[in-house]
Amino acid sequence: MTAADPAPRRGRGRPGYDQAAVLRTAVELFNRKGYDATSIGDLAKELGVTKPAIYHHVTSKEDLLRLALDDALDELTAVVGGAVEDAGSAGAYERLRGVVRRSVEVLVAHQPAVTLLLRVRGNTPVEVEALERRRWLDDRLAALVRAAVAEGALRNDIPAELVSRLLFGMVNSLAEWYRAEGTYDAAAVADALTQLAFDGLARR
Amino acid sequence: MTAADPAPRRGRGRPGYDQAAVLRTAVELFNRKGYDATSIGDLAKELGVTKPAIYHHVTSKEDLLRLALDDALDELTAVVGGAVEDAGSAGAYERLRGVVRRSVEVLVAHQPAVTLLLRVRGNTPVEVEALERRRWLDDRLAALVRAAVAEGALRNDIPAELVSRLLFGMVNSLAEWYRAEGTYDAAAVADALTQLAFDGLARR
DNA sequence: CCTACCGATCGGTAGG
DNA sequence: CCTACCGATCGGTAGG
Repeated sequence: MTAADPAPRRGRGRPGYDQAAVLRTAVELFNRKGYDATSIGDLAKELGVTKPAIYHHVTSKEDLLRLALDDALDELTAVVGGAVEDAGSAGAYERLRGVVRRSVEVLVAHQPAVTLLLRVRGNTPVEVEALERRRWLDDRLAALVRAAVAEGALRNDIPAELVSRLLFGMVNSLAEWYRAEGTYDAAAVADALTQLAFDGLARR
Repeated sequence: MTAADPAPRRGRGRPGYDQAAVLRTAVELFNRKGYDATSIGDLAKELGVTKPAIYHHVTSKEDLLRLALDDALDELTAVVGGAVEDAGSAGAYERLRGVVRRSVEVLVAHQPAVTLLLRVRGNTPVEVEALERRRWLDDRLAALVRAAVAEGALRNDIPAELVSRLLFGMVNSLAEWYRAEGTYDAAAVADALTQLAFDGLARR
């Protein structure tokens, strides 16, 4: 895997990357080697610049992490928050199906950032804040599952919290193998996962 | 979280840990902070000994990782290999259900080691070898899903490889939240997950 | 954006 | 001589 090409040269000066390009390459490296195992020197080499040049675009290594985590969290918050706000417009079951489908689409469209988010350990304040936002999302999803059970649309022989964890565990597992350049597009994966989760694996 | 107590003192000398106790504490730290972010000094502090004392029990930090990964891989290989060898004794569908259930049980019983395994990035030869063994397991599981589809027991409207990834993605997601001291025991989680996966989430 | 560095900490090992 | 360590420091490398 090589770095993205630099932005077009604007007449003179060095090749030149913008912050978005540095961030993209950084997230790719963080996911491939792990955040801690990726040095700023690794990132500089991948981009073909020197180590100090990185600090022209970002103030710290953790800044790169924060930018990526905020990207993933903002997208996921929009999906989950939207389903909560529409509480009156549809049943909980339909809203849950919608959240699952749109979560898959977000995960596919922002796979590198979401993958990074799912690996956060809470070692720094930036990571702790990301974990708190994730926790908020998990709580809203669990509430939506409970509502769908309460309206009689979901099986009630398994605790709703367990259902929620397993369901979104399956969604999140996409981060470990889904690649945009692969066999399946977002819609195909979203369809398959939704059908599998709600209707089950066994032939009927 | 504090370290396990040392082994009982045998009359004289220092507190004394054996390799298994050091390994247990190391894996717990690796999972809490990440492998790279955990120093031998952190491990020593957690155990209440000095850093050089760690090297009385293991030859290197990577040795600790290898011991833990081998533990998880040996257990999972036994489960998956067993289902392959019993190919004549039961249908693929029943063998698949058995593998799912026993995988959950292994994951619950060896949660720290399996969690570590699922986070391996391939940064070192030890990690690459672990990824190769994981790949072998994934291939066997995918073959078992294909066999179950072929015998007509599983739905055939979703590609078998996708079914396999989503199914074991759900199993593996347990590593992220299941804790032995929590609400659910292994059998309850194995039951819930197996029913959810095969029969689906929707009420019928 | 580069060359030239810093304070600190890393995994691992010395003699006792 | 053993097991189980300690205090100090090694050569290198991290982020900045």
